[in-house]
Amino acid sequence: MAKEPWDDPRITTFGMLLEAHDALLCQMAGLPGLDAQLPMTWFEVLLRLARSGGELRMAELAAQVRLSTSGLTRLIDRIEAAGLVERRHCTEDRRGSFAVLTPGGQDLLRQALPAHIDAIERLVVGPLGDDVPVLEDLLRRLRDNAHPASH
Amino acid sequence: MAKEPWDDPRITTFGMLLEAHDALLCQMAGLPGLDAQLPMTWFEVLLRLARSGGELRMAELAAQVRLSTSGLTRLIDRIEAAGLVERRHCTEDRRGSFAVLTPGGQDLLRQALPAHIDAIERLVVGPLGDDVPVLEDLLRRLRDNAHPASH
DNA sequence: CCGGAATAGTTGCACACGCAAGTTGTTGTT
DNA sequence: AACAACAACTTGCGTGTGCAACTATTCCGG
Repeated sequence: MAKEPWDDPRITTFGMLLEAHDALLCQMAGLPGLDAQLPMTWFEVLLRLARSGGELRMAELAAQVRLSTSGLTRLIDRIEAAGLVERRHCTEDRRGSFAVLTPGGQDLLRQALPAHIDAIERLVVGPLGDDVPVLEDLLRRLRDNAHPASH
Repeated sequence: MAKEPWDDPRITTFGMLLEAHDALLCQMAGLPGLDAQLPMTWFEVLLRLARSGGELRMAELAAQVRLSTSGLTRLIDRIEAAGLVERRHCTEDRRGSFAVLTPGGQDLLRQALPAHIDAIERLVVGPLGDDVPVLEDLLRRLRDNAHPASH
């Protein structure tokens, strides 16, 4: 059986990243109560805002959740319509806006957090155990190496 | 500064997976010659077919590229229109079809492969070095743990 | 201070995808 | 043999996203 170029093991490594990512995401999103009460994308927006003291500039938030600025505009449209965030005009730079976490948004985030943490516990801490920090280190190296010239 | 529930480090670990995945994919897809000559999704379809001897049932291929069967139907529609694959009716089960790699598809895959392998070399082997097998092992454990109850 | 380049965000448009329903073919039960 | 349950795609429809174009504002060089 001839060794064809598409059998290169490096492609398999990369494929594993795609497969693991997708498998985990499907499990997270497919979880009964989890995605239903708060879509993953909404969750991450609320999370990033909470971690930044409740507000963030649109462009900065877009970068953090890895969306184009137009993608974020519409996402915030939807979340704002649900009352979980608000837009506030930036006074020093009248072009810009902040996305601001509302009390309702913060409540919902608090309420949704345990389910997400449980899911992570089951999906990554479970199978990896003490190796979790190793994975985190490897992934961080990948990200830091790739990110510089992105967007 | 109060320790809020959203500062849980496990969420950061999971976030690192999302960030690394996205950063790598953007780099791959954004690469000048790479995505232009052959979109990532097309590339993976052609790759999976080549690795399976040139043909695969639609449902099986859908699972391998992590798409719904309807998603794969349309993807194959497009790739078939470009002449890189063909559909062949399955004779033992006349409901089913095979996606079959055409000579042109195989040629294009062969031609696109070096650029992809170079990209992986630069984006994962570069920053990780000898730790690549460690990453692959960890990701495989994640995938195998998550996959069972999926789709 | 004025005019052109750059920046923050939004909108028009196209597109790829998932879900649910539909079509055709197979399998199992009696 | 007939009919029901099931399976392999495919199609209708809605939705989330990126790219390019647009508007409003700020920055910078002369």
